[in-house]
Amino acid sequence: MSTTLLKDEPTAEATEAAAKPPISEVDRKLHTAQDLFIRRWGEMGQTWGINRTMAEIHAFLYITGMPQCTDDVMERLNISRGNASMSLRALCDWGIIRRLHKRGERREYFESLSDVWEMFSIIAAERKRREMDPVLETIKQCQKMLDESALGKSAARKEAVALTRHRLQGMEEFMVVTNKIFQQFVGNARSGLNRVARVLLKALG
Amino acid sequence: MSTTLLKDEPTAEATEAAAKPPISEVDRKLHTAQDLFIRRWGEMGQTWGINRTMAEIHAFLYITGMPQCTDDVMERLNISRGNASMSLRALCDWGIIRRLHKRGERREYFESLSDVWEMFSIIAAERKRREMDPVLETIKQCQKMLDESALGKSAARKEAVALTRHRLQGMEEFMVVTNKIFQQFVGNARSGLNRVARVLLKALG
DNA sequence: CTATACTTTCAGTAAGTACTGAAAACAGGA
DNA sequence: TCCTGTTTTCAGTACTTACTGAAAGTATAG
Repeated sequence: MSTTLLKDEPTAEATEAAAKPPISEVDRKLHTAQDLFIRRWGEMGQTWGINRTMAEIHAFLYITGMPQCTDDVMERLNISRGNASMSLRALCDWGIIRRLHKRGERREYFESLSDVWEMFSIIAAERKRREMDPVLETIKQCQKMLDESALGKSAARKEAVALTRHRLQGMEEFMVVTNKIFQQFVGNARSGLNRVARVLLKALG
Repeated sequence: MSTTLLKDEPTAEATEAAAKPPISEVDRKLHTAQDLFIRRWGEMGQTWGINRTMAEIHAFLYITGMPQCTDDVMERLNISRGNASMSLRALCDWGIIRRLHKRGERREYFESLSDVWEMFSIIAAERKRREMDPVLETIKQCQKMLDESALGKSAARKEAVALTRHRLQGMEEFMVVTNKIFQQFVGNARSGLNRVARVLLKALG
């Protein structure tokens, strides 16, 4: 295992199901605190459409701040090799963790980005691209369909078309502005509070 | 059916699986455009942890801009009464659609909020409460655990604890600022671009 | 009170998603 | 070349979530 937390006293302090609970007072506390965070993070991820295990792996890498190998992950989170491998790859694809070779070691290590703002930017950019952009495109497509041929004969039909057009417009406006905000996050991401955050904090007290 | 789109010519223009495709040129286009939007919205919802059907129902109510009853929803989206009933209730609970009685009618109608910014505010506020707040609380709890007893004997242990503490702090800072931004959205929600959006647009060009 | 029109609930099931474990593939060393 | 330690893939399965349809519930009208 890569971690510097080595087991000293294999005391029979069997804490529940968690894999190999450690050792000294300090280590135990550290371990417990980390697990607390990891689990919460996993739960949150889930409700945002990110699978629990992936979120937990990321939380583990983030919170320890140390490179960990596949076996570390498997052991700490009690998951299979296959699952670990695929989830780690997915996280790499997202760009919020990265692979890491250690001199003279065969196995690969992984570490999380350290800057939360940067991670957020990456995620926001990707989700915008994958989810907002297609919606915006669809809205434009809808608008085109209703712009050209526009109007029926009866008042009721005109009304119905007008309503839908109006709703499309409202949504479009919202998304365009939202996208601009996202863009700013993305463009100014690095190191600590970025421009958007600073602007907001100043303007809003 | 409540909608003003009555079937005139039941022409054999059977367009795929979609429930009873309508009628005149205009109606057909309107219907198609709406369906396009509805489906995209459903897909997006799904990746944000909102179930597809709920998102589609909401999209339907939003995009038509007209009050619709349970049967309208069932028919348009091809879903069962039970599903429609439960999803409509859930949307009401979120507060982004509302029940509506029509004079002299027994059945209930539903309509979507019309202001996208308001809807967004409601959703953001709720998700903050349900997902961010618990994480923040957990972070504080972790910090407390590591603050008190702090440090082990060996340098390696000190290092490990320090790392985790640092990471917790980074995440906390991020969430506090994010929460402030959310707060602003919530506090200034009504009618079109709110203060946050205006501030951002001005400040960022 | 009964009939009618509509809504809600929920057990059972279908559909979808995540996970395992073993086999295959890969890469460096001998 | 083969051996060894490691990662990746994927068929099968376990688990989770969403949906249906029918029965029970509610409310209004007669």
